Amino acid sequence: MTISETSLTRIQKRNRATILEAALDVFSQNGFRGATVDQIAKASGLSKPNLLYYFHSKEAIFTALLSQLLDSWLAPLRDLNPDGEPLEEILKYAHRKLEMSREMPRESRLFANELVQGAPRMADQLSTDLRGLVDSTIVIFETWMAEGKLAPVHPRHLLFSIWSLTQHYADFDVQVRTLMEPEGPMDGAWEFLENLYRKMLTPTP
Amino acid sequence: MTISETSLTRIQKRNRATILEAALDVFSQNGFRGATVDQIAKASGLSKPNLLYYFHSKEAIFTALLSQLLDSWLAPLRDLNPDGEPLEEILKYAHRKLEMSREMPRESRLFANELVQGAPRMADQLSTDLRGLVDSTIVIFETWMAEGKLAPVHPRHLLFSIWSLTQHYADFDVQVRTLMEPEGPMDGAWEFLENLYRKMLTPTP
DNA sequence: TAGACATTTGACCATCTGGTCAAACTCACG
DNA sequence: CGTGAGTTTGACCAGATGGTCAAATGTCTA
Repeated sequence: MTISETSLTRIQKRNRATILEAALDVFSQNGFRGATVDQIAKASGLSKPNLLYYFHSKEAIFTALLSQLLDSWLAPLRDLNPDGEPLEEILKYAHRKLEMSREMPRESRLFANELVQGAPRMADQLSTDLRGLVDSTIVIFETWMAEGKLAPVHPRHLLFSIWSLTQHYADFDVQVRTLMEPEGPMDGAWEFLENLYRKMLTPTP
Repeated sequence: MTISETSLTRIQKRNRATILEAALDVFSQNGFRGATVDQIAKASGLSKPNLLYYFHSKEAIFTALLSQLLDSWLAPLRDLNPDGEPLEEILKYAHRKLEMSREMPRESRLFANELVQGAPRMADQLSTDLRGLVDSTIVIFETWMAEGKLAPVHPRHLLFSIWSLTQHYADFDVQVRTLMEPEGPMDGAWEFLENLYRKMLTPTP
């Protein structure tokens, strides 16, 4: 039976949440194809058939997870305040993204895994939800630059730079960790980024 | 039979090269676990048993590929000239890395795939080869900064920034492409990066 | 508390996948 | 041109994996 989104029982809510939590662990570590239903079942403490009672397929778990996380993953970008102080707004955004790499590395790796492989299960969300959000962000950036409150740079590459410079610490954690030792992987990262964006974006009068 | 590295026959050379070329295609697109020996066999035009005559296992293909590519992948970093003009040397390195994202996206994605999943088959190369090379690069950076020829920034994060800002275009190509349209994915990327590094690294007297 | 409905599970299945093997075939060379 | 080494392949295997199903167990409410 298909479980409708509305009116879930107590048990359904609990188990679906448990499953998605376990699935985040497993998928983010192994990618879609690398993850097995058995792994997720074991990690969630349910039997495999029981797991498949809540989600009809491995793919259904994955897409449910993606769409549940994409929102919160993009939230910081939505929170950008067009009326705030431009440079501070961008620094705040970058800072929050860096914190997310520290505190939500599984989410970051989940998306990274999917994107590196061509996002076969995300393509439409990219070109609709994400594209729309990015387009409105670009407008804000361009306005700030036109008003002379931000040094003019290519706004889309600016956004990419924030993503790559912050998510790098979650996605390539092993590498960063190996190369930063004996320092912690993110020691000095924020200072580096703040300096970078201040120097690049402070308008020159 | 184990095929010794030295004294390969004509056919062995040809077929091993063909296999590795096909394997690069397949592994970079699907990751280690996502790739199948059959896919590689088909892509290389050989039968599966024949393929396994040249490499004993899927893992052997993968590690052969990795170690063959790691050298050329890191070459630009080795080419950094300690006696060159610091800022120009760094710009040259970043430029070359950006070009590599354009021209060798498969290699970039191959490493990205492996790293995102914790580099289970690369861990030692990271902590030996890469770590060593990075350490000597850091010394160069620190010297330049100590001499006042480069603005002082955390040298390891500087290196990470070059990697992430350039490889991003290869690794997350789908996303970049989707969000850059109708512009080409890398239009303006170099101008953006050059400006970024000039502003961040030009010493302030 | 009985019945209806939701949840859970052991057993099972088809397919995929990495890998093996003996036999067949090709090739270089004396 | 014969021979031995190198190369190729069809057939096959064992284990992993996604998914199914009927039956058993739990939970809720009339």
